[in-house]
Amino acid sequence: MSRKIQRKEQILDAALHVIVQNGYHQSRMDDIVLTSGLSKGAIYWYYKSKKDMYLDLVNHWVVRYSNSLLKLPQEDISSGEQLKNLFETFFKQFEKDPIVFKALLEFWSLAGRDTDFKIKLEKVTQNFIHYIESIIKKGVESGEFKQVNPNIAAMSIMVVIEGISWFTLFEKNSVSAKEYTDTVFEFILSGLLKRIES
Amino acid sequence: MSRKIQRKEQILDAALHVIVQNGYHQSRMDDIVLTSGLSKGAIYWYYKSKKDMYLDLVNHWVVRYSNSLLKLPQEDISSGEQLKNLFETFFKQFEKDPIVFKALLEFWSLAGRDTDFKIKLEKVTQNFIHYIESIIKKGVESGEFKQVNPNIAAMSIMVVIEGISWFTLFEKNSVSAKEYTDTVFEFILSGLLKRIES
DNA sequence: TAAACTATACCGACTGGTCGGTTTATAATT
DNA sequence: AATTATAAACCGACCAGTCGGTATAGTTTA
Repeated sequence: MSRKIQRKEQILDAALHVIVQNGYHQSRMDDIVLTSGLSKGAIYWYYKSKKDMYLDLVNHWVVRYSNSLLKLPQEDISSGEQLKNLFETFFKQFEKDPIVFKALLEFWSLAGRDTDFKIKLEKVTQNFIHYIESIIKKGVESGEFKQVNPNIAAMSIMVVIEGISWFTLFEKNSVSAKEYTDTVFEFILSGLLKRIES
Repeated sequence: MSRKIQRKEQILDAALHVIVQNGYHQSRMDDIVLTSGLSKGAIYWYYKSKKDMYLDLVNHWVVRYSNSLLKLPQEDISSGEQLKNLFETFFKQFEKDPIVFKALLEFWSLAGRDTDFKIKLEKVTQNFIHYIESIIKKGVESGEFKQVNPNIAAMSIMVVIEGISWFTLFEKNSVSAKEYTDTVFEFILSGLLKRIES
């Protein structure tokens, strides 16, 4: 890993923690300086502005998610199983790094008001939906799933998965993200699978 | 309506529009001044701080929602129908005032970092979940629904309904909030209803 | 020796909240 | 009915502090 990439990683790691703690506008560049252990000069050496830095933070995680999704098995298993894997991948990510979901919530909120963030997130969304869509299409073609509209179903599933983000806020004694993920997955599966006639 | 209530309404109406456009921290009290047509002094006469004002904005909408939910018919119709009504109520609210959902997204994002907003929203959430829970419990008792855990199911449904918020961001040509609402409702219903044996 | 930094000082645009003062509605007094 | 008194409602210039970004001068690293 080149020094440049390593440094950027160092900065973005700090940025992730800072934005989760303070939100985008409330996060000061001086916080990044403190958290990253670098100097202000160094940060402005790599990024021309605060916004530039945070936009790259979105990129950074998109690449990671894309990679982990591409690693999932696509053949040999049923579409239902593939969907299950998808849900589990995100739940595991949540368990390992809930902080990323918290940041996502902030970015979505930002996207409503800032075109640059909106465009960045739209790109992510599109890729993600296409991925889910391909699973559903296969399921429909193979006769495993009902004749649903793949695009609408994919979008709905995406929104439901994004819903995991809420669980960064709820208290411990409440419903867990695991229970949520399992429950909504079962709902979705029962809605997609053809009813087995007895 | 007393002058006091009327004035507060005037201020909160401005606050809603301003927070949706700029977000909490980026909204300036001077924006509220401009939008409401009142003076800064007047606003600080009714609210002791910016935060105090926005916390009351949450309250304001909670009361409205609670009232519209209480108006829904509770007897004579099946639990499935009641659930359908719930989804439709929120979808209609979205159509009429998508702005409120946009604000909600901002408040959730805030709640992750600000205890006061978190507490306010937790209260809303709890009330809402209890409401859904009561519908599900009835459905389970009457034998209409499967033996699901009402609390977990209710929480899941709530998160799915909150998901409507995302559609304040997506472009027109994409999937609509209506398609989303219908789709996820069908998923949920098929997951809740006992399978009819033929 | 050029690139990649650190440390420090600084600029200027911006904003929450304050405060002295004015207007308005209502009540009390004559 | 006219005058006076009082408190609530309201105005907006202003202050104190904040923060993104710049500048500069010196130091380390490859």
